[in-house]
Amino acid sequence: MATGTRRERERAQREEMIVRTARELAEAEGWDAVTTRRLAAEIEYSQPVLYSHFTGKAAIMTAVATQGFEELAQLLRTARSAARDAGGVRAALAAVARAYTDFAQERPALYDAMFTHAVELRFADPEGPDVLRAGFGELLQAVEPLAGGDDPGVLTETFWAGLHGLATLERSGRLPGSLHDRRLELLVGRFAPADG
Amino acid sequence: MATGTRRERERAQREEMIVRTARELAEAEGWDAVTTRRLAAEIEYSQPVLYSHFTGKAAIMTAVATQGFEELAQLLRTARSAARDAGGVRAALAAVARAYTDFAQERPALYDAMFTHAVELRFADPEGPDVLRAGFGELLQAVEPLAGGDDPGVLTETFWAGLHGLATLERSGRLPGSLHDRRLELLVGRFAPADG
DNA sequence: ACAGGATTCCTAGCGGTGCTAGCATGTGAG
DNA sequence: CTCACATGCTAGCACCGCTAGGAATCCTGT
Repeated sequence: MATGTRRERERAQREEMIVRTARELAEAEGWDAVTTRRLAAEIEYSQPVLYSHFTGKAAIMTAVATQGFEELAQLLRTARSAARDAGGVRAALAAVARAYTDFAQERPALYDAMFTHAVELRFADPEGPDVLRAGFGELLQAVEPLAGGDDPGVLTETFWAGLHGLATLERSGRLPGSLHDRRLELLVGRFAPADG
Repeated sequence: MATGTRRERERAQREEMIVRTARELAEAEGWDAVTTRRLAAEIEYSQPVLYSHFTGKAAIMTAVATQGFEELAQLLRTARSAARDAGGVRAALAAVARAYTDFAQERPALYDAMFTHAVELRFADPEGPDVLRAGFGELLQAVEPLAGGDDPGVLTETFWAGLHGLATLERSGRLPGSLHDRRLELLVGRFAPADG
C-alpha cells in the first residue's frame, strides 16, 4: 500500500513532465515540432507511455491549454484589480484588454492550444470545467459596468471576439503588429466611451 | 504551335480542376480530408501531377483561398451598395458585417484557407495582390463615414478583428451560435452609434 | 515517313506522422 | 519462492507530403 502511493506519485510526476515538456517544446518550436516521438524522447520514455497517460496527442494539447486558461485568468484578475484601484472602469477594461493581447503575443503556442486547436474542451457548457469560465468571468466583470442597457454577457462575448480577432490576425501577419496599441485603444474606446 | 495552345489550355483546365476539387473536398469534409493522394485520385491523375502545377499542398490551399478573397469581396460590395441605397451609413455597416459573418459560417473551409491556413499570402504588403485588399477596401468604405476623428484604416482593422473573432469563436464552438445576431448587432452598434 | 529528343506522367519509394499489438521485464502478494 | 499482474519496450500499421527515375507519348527536323 505504501509503495502503491509512491508509484501513483511517480506516475503523476511523469504525467506532469509530459505536459510541461509538450508546452516547452511548443513554445520553443511551435506545435508542429511536438510529435509523439520527439516528446517521448524528451521525457526519456517510449512512445506508448504517452498513451497510458493520455488518449492521444490532442489530449496532451488539451492539458497544456488548460494550464493556459488558468494562467490567463490569473493575469486578467491581476490586471483588473490593479487598474480598478488606480483608475476607473475604463482603465480596468483597458488593463484586461492589454493583458489579454499581451498573453496572446507572448505565449503564442499556449494561445493556439487554447483557441485554435483542442476543440474537445466544451466552452458554452455550464457544466464545463470552471477554468474555462474564470477568464471569461474576469472579462465580464470589466465589461459589466459599461453595459448600459445591453446584456453584459453577450456584450462581453463581443468584446472578447474583438480581442481574439486582434490577437489572431496580428499573430498570423494579417495585420501589422506595429499598430497594435492604436487598435487596442480604439477597441477599448468603442466599449468604454468616455471617463477615466 | 496550334497544338501547343491546345496543350496549354488543357493544362490550365486541369489546374482549375485541381483547385475546384480541393475546394469541394474541403467544403464537404474539411481540409484534413484533402490529402494529395485523395486529390490525385479525384482528378484521376497520379500524385506527382499535382506538383507540376503547384509547389505543394500549401500552394493549392492558397489558390483556393484566393478564390475565397474574390468571392468575399464581391459579397461585401453587393451588400454595401444595396444597403447604402436603402439605408444610411449604419445600415451599410450592418450589411457588410452580416455578409462577412454569413460568408464565414456558410463556407467555413474557404474561410479557414483564407484566415487560419495559407500564411504565404502577404497581407500588409502594399505590393501584395489586389484581391487581398479588395475585401478590406469594402470594409473601409463602410467604416470610413463613421470614423470621426479616428484613423479610418486602423479603425477598419479593429472592426474587422471583431468580425473575425466572432466568426472563428462561433465556428469552433467557443461561443454558441444562437446568439450570433445579438453579438453582431452589439458590435455594429459600438462602431455606428446612432442614426439609421 | 521516320528517327531522335523533349515532354508528360506513372510506379515506387523516402522519411515522417499518430497510434497500437504483442512480448519481455520487473514488481508485489500469497 | 512462485506466480500473476502491471509496466514499458520493440516493432509495426496505415497514413501523410513529397520526389527520384524510368516508361510512354508527343512534337520536331530531316
